[in-house]
Amino acid sequence: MSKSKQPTIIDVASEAGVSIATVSNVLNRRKVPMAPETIRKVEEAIVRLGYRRNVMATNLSRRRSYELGLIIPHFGGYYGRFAESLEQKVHRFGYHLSVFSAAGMDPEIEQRHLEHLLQRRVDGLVSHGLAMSMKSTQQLVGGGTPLVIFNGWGWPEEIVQLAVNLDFAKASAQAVRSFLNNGCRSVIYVGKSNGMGANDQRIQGFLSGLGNDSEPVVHALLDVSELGVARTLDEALRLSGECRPIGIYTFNDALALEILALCHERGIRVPEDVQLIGMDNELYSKASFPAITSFDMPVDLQTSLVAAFLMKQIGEDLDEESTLLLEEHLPRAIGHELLIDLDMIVRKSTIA
Amino acid sequence: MSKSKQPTIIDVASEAGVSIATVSNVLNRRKVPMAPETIRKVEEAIVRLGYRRNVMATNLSRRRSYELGLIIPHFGGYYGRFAESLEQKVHRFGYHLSVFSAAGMDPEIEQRHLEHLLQRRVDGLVSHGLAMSMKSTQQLVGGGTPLVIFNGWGWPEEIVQLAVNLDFAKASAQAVRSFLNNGCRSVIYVGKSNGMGANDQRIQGFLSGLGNDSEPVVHALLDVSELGVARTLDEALRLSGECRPIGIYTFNDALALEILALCHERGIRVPEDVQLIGMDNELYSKASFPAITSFDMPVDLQTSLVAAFLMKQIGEDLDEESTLLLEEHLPRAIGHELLIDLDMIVRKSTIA
DNA sequence: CTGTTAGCGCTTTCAC
DNA sequence: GTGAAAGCGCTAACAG
Repeated sequence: MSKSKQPTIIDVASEAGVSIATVSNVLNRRKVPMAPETIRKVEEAIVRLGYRRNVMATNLSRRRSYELGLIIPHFGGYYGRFAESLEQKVHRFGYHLSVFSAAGMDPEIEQRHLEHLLQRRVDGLVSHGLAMSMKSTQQLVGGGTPLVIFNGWGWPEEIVQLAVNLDFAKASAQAVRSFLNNGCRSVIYVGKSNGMGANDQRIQGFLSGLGNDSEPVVHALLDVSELGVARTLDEALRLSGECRPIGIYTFNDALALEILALCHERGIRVPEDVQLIGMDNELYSKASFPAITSFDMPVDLQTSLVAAFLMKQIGEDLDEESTLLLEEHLPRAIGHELLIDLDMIVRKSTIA
Repeated sequence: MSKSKQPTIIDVASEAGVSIATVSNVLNRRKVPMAPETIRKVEEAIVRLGYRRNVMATNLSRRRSYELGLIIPHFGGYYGRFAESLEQKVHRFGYHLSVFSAAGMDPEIEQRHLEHLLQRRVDGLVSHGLAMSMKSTQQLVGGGTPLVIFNGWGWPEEIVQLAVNLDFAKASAQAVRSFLNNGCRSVIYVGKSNGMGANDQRIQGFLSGLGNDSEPVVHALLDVSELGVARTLDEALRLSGECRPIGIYTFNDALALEILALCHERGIRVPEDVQLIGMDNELYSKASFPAITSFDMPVDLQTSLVAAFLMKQIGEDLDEESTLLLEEHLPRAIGHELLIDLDMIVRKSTIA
């Protein structure tokens, strides 16, 4: 590679007839006073040579990277939106965000990415509730790189500085109650056992929504990762017997949509026979037929909180907006876990 | 930050009682022969200290980063799948892939990411057909960083080493012919003017599919970015008059789905009154009702080609599989543009 | 087999 | 205002 041809600060210096220190000065526009003439000369030399600063050298010298890392299970749907939103947020603070996908919840890949980011000496890390063992704690704790997670429960404070979580439990309880109010005589949760903490939260909420007084209604927890979607629906139907309508609450909209497709195939009417509630409020849940009731994810609030908190940890000055945001939410945290409410978007899959 | 506490190779050396060169040697497992005892001592020191190599220093010294950069318009759907697939592919060659989203086709953000990646001295770059001006060419050409794009047309070879494109034109022609075969008396293309080259390709194919002999069939090109989806459908209906069924071919599945939803709302029957063909073969096009006919994107083939080509450019040894792949496809390239076929997946939105 | 040393490209005192 | 020089953490000859 003609890589070696990349001009350096030395080339610029000699081209401009100044010292490299001076070049560095104009590059970093420090408070150092400089002759406008000098500045001009340097700037001209820079364009003439097509000089481009070498970030590795810069960071090495500064002992700071102005880089943040994000690890998500995949790029689609909610996670993709999260990444995009966070990228913009941290950009306002002058940071870059490198995004890596952990290929579904693969702990190994997760770890590989984390390690790499750490080796790159990013200034901060954010990740979904990790699938890997908490033992990897050591690595993180070792280098004081701040780590904040989103939608992860039960992580010790020594590892994770903050967890910005969505209140799936509350939402799930609301979903169940909504089914009951709509006259459902059977309610089923269709979860994904590989959904980690997010699945547990839903289950917990689902159960609490049924009430302590063990309502006289058919109910069950199914696991689609185990049964597959077709057999899951079979099972839901079987368990419900004659009890109609059946309320099916799914781990996410993608799942709800698949079940909806199956219902169409088998002539099961939605919402007359089966009512459906999903999670994520994906574009297609609005555009499906019938449209699917779902919960909207406040991605923007979540990323704002993550960004603000991380910036503060890193020692960046916060603008007023971020400061207020933190002041409003942080006190409500349980330990270091923040809980954010979800809004239910009622659509045709639950109302006649 | 306790950042400064991060142990360095020097700490490891003294902890192990050897020189830093030795540490570096065991770290990089070079062909250099070493006493097993020495290796053990060093490795122990490494874990004891929780040493983590500083990639910036390493890269600076090696003048090589083993990093690749990918820029996509957003993380969702096809692009997200592309990113995930490419990440895995290059990983096999020992490379990391940093993914950045250009926030929809924003040329400014695109440029910012590109510049950043270049400053980070990545070994190679891949991007969707860029939205930014070709003038930015200078920057890229300057540092001999190889750039390959996917789904970008008309980029000069001086800028782009290779373009791995999907044959949207051919697919579009096929879509049209399929409509005609199914008895459509009106065929409409609903495109997105901000779809760049990909949209142009579709238009071109759409027109050629109609045949040179200007078939006696109603046809039109509509632009949803301009009209919005509701008015686009109105327009399609108006233009078609009594000619049924109408074949509507959309830029992508997301758009097809929205139109489908509108049809349901207005009692327009699919496929009796309107037939629909999308593009991307998203999960939801299979699970929608009726399921939407679409074109499947051979993401895996595309990323394999991109990865193989890039590795070759960088001077990495290719495994046999990659070599064969390149030998099979490269000769078919038109200039430096490769064209890959799409498969039409026929579903209920086009057949009764 | 192991250690010395000269960089990699840039930042940052601290004199001049 | 500007420049000389000492690192930042690591690699890669080259001696020994």
